[in-house]
Amino acid sequence: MQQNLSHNIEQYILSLLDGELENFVTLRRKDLAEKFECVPSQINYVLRSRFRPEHGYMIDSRRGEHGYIKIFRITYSTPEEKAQHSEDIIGDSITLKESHRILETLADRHFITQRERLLMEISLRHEAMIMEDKQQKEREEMYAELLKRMLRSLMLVNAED
Amino acid sequence: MQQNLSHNIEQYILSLLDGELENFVTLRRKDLAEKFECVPSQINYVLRSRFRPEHGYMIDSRRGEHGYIKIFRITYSTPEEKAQHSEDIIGDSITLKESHRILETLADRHFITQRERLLMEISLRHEAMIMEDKQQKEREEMYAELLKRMLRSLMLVNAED
DNA sequence: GTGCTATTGATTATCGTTGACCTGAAAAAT
DNA sequence: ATTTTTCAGGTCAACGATAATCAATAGCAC
Repeated sequence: MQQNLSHNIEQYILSLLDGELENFVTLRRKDLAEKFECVPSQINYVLRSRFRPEHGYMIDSRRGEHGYIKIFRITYSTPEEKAQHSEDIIGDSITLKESHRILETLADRHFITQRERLLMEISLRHEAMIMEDKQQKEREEMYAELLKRMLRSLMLVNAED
Repeated sequence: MQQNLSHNIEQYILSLLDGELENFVTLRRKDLAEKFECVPSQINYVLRSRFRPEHGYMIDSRRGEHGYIKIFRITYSTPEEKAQHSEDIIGDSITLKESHRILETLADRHFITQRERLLMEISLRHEAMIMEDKQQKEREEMYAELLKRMLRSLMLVNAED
């Protein structure tokens, strides 16, 4: 099933991650570009479009001689319903109070830690602060978007196929 | 795992520190340079790039006869000190790139988990998105504020929660 | 055709390494 | 006691090897 180049590179990186005992893989941009016979910046495109924090991955890299790119898979495999459930509850718009209740529930059920709950509460409050001049409707849409991004990244199952 | 020279020197210094009962190690630049068959200024590069306060280390040195380089591992006697150290490093303004580096270091030192790092990256990026019409200076002040708030709360909260 | 996604290459930024030159402290010479 | 010498470590700029960014273009689904 030959798709496009970016997709193939994505699949290759995922297969490397699956083959590792660790939850990260280290590679060299130049080598990967050679393997797929493409320009090196193609690799950056794949990382940017498919391995961002919002997707549950973190990237570290170094330039220069012995440079590297290290890709961490953070997300654990969690039953998809859990993630979907959160998405449904949050919807397109949410108040700070509702966010608070959702996070409290998730922490109580140990889907997230208290520290993770704290981080999400703080970032929501901070966002509230910098958007205080905006309309309430717009703010609540932003809260929903931020909360979903964070919860998705922690709970979403990685799509393997 | 043979990496580059700087990495090897870093690992060697870390192993010396681990072998010490004290939180510091004393060495001579010239000897270390001879051991690794490199120019002495290479040692300065390693110290500058890997043993600064933002990495959790401090340096004291003396020139002339009986010269030495003393490397301290920074320790914290209270959670408040730890939080303060993060705030000092972040300052009043910070770029997304610098934030990324700080979070990378904190994760490497196991002060935060990868999941916590992921959440902080996402909220910083989300804030960047919301504020993309603002001046860079204002944005970077907001990043610093958000990051300090999040790290302060984590440093003061028990890791088991 | 519109709008999103993918590909490419030119340009820019960063890392590690080296060496020439600078600075400071203690010993030696006076 | 002062000056000179010697022996450390410090700073900085240049270079080669990577990786990152960005804008232009192409491809593709609707």
